[in-house]
Amino acid sequence: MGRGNCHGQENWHGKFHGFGCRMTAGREAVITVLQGTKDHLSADEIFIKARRINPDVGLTTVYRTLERLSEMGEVHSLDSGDKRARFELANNEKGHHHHLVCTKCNRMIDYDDFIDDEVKLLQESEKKLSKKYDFTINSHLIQFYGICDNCK
Amino acid sequence: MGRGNCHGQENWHGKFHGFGCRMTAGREAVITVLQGTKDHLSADEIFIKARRINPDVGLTTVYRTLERLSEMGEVHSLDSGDKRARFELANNEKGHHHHLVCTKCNRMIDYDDFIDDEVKLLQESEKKLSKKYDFTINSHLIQFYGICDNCK
DNA sequence: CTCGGTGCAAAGAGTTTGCAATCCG
DNA sequence: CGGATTGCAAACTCTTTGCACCGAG
Repeated sequence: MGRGNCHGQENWHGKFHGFGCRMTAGREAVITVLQGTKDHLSADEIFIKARRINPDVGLTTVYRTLERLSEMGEVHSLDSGDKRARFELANNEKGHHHHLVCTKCNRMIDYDDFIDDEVKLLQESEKKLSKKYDFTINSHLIQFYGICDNCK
Repeated sequence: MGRGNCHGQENWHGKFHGFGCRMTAGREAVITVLQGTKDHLSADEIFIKARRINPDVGLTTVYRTLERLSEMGEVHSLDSGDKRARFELANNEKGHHHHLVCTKCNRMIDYDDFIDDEVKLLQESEKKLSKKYDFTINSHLIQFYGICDNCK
């Protein structure tokens, strides 16, 4: 009995409803795509894949869905260095992780080694910074930039 | 005009030369702007300010200069969440710092509190990650996302 | 039935590129 | 002098918007 399968645990219908939004076929397709990949897809790539699930989905809907999900904190938008945004589910089966970003080919590599220490330290910083700057922190990002093995 | 006197220490002429590039009036204006601000400026904002120093500078030159400087590792390009890139000198008088990014107004706040511990930890991660992923790390980024005091 | 959601086409905005003229070294 | 650099305008690409129709609840 695998855990974390989409339709079981994740009540997307309810999540959307909580934000005064409705669940639709287009949104479901986008979410299914995000759940089914371990890559960091662009809006366009999500669109292509979503269309294979539901040919009626339009690119506009993909953009609008991703924006909603970002506002809801369910999706993170990432900057890989090429000029288009890339997206990943905030709570995916990959678990919490950070990124290595190649400045040559813009590839993003996930890593979750050693991040326990990183996260622990960040939580302390978070607490202090929140207070000092009167800033409500919702999430964090750690990325290392350099040249990946392929590009050397 | 005394060229090359970009604040004594920094030998930009030499830096460019090391990359097979030349020092020009346009590039000097861009660098002077970057050195003279503590904000995270967009290409367009840099262009406006650079034009006040040298009215002959074009937006294209600003973009091309920023790209060269990025390649040279002298400038970092930042993603503030609005769709344009923002830039800061890699080695500026602000010293090493990280960012708080407001997801509502896209303001970026620098902080350098507590970062000694952060940097120390990152250097360890860096070493291990470099080896494990055969990835040459040149720089890192830490950002906290949330809501700033103005936006609450 | 009521709004929120959708697709399409067109607009918008930031960034890049082609090219002839210009400037650095 | 020779190749790097520049400004301008046009081209490009990603993203957003206006609008009439559709559909979830």
